[in-house]
Amino acid sequence: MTNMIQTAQAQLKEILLQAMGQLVAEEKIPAEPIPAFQIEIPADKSHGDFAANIAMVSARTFHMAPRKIAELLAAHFTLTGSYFERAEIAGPGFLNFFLRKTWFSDTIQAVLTEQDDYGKSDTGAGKRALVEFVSANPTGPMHVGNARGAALGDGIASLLEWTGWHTEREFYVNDAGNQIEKFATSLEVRYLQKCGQDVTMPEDAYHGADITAHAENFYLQNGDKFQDCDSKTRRDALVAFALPQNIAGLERDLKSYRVVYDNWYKESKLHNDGSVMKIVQALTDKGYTYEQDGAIWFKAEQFGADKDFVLVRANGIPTYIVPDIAYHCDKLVTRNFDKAINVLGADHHGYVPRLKAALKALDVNTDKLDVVLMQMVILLRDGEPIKVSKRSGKAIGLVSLLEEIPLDAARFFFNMREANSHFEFDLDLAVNQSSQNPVYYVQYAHARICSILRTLQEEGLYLEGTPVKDLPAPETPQEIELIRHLAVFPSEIVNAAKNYDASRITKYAMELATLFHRFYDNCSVKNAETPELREMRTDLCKAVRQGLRNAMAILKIDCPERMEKK
RNA sequence: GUUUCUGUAGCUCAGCUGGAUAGAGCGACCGCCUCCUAAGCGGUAGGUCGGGUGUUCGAAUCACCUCAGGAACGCCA
Repeated sequence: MTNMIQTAQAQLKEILLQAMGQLVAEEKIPAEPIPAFQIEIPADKSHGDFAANIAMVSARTFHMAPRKIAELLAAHFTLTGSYFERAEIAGPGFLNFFLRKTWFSDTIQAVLTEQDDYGKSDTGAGKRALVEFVSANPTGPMHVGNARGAALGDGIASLLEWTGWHTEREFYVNDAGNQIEKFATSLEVRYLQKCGQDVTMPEDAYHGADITAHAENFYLQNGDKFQDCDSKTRRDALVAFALPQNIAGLERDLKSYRVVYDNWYKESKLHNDGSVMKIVQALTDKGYTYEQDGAIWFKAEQFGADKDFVLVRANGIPTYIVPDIAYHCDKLVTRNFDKAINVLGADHHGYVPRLKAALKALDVNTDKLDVVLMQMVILLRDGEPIKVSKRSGKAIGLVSLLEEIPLDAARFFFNMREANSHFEFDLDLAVNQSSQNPVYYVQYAHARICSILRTLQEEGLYLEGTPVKDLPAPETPQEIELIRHLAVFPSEIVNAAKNYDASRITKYAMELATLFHRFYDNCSVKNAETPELREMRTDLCKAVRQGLRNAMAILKIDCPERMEKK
């Protein structure tokens, strides 16, 4: 749980506030509340390790030039006993602070001490989160959008775990409603065709080869036994045959993608136990519904939605959103999660306010529901977009995608951009130039470190478990930069979790790899000038290896110890 | 029309909870393996941060307007 950045920042804040207090006591500045200020890490290294903008934000309050305040402060604080050796006043009034070398040594040791836990924090301790993602229709195979959703949702769940949340992953199975009827129709048509009947597939039914395969297997098992029975019996039998296989298929495919769910929550449960109709009843009891054209409408506009919508159709069947409302009541009230996160395609953006409106009407705290909208994936082949459609049956699915590109690359790629951005996935690039894929770059850094450590061991220059001695402090710019970045890791995770954005982790890993490769090129471990220096660098290598591993562990991406030379 | 996402180097994108001189990869060009993995590193070239107004010590970042592109707006899910 060590965060060396926070430790340093806390020290600085204390130092600055104390100096401010002293200035007030000496009546050099008016006794006004000190405005909130920031201690940040400057982009330019010549501006120190940390920069405080306290003088600038205080200028107005104290009616004094920022640089004047900075000078007063600089004359009044003491850095003795802190991680800082000196400070400078710069630019419009920044106070720039420079770290002592001990901070860098301590950072390496912090990583080595915490190992697989380095980067974890407890900001979510004691709280429970539910991450629902993918929730693909069980009527057919998953598409590429589901592949992105799976990588993003799984990453978000990991981030929450790393920040202390008790986290569950959930897949909401749409095993009821209209699309199941359509599924039944499609199966029925293919089955009857198999029996030799001349029936045509409706335009809006499922035309995929998977439907035909199900019908054929069903026929192999049952022959034309169901040809002459009533339609309902036939359809029920077909669905009972095919649906469980599909659901098992989803589970299997996602597992092969390293996504394992805690719960597979079935929509049918909500219909069967009456939850769905209870929602309609509850909204009606509160006077939030009305009847029009034979349908029951919900007064959604009253609760901030763009327009009212239908809850129960004129034919008596509820629309899809009613079980969704029931489902979210179950998440937030019955199961009482502190946070429910949904990863949804951006095509659902209009649906979110409606769902929230209904939840509000039912007095459910919608602040506990966060929706991560994911923009569509555009697959490119030969520079041309491939149409992604659930119904065409021609789309590239999650499974075929993984046949084309390595698993690690897929998980990494889909987490390279934040959910909110449109994502162009160039298949040719991912397949043909896979050696340029950023995931290899990161993995290569890890393999290189492993190789260094192997070599040291073979030559007897490094022994596991060597006691920590007084090692020389890091000196070279490459060492310093590398450690600085290592130190940022815990904060990076906290930020990523707060923003539900695992792309920060892939970016972090790429940067760490870059800094390591630079270090590698400039600072030899094996041929270090002294044994002590060699040992310090060995520790640094181990710390970086740990950082890479932990970052990749969040995304469930492998870190091979060896990579083939190319 | 309404809602929403996006617009930064030739291409793909970082940077966006306001900070100091706007970055990376790819592509182009020039270099670096007698040395721990060259799937690596260094360098050169490349920019009115779509445009405008405002907020303030300070704006790629925030607000409003505007232009361009994607998406959603069903008694489908």
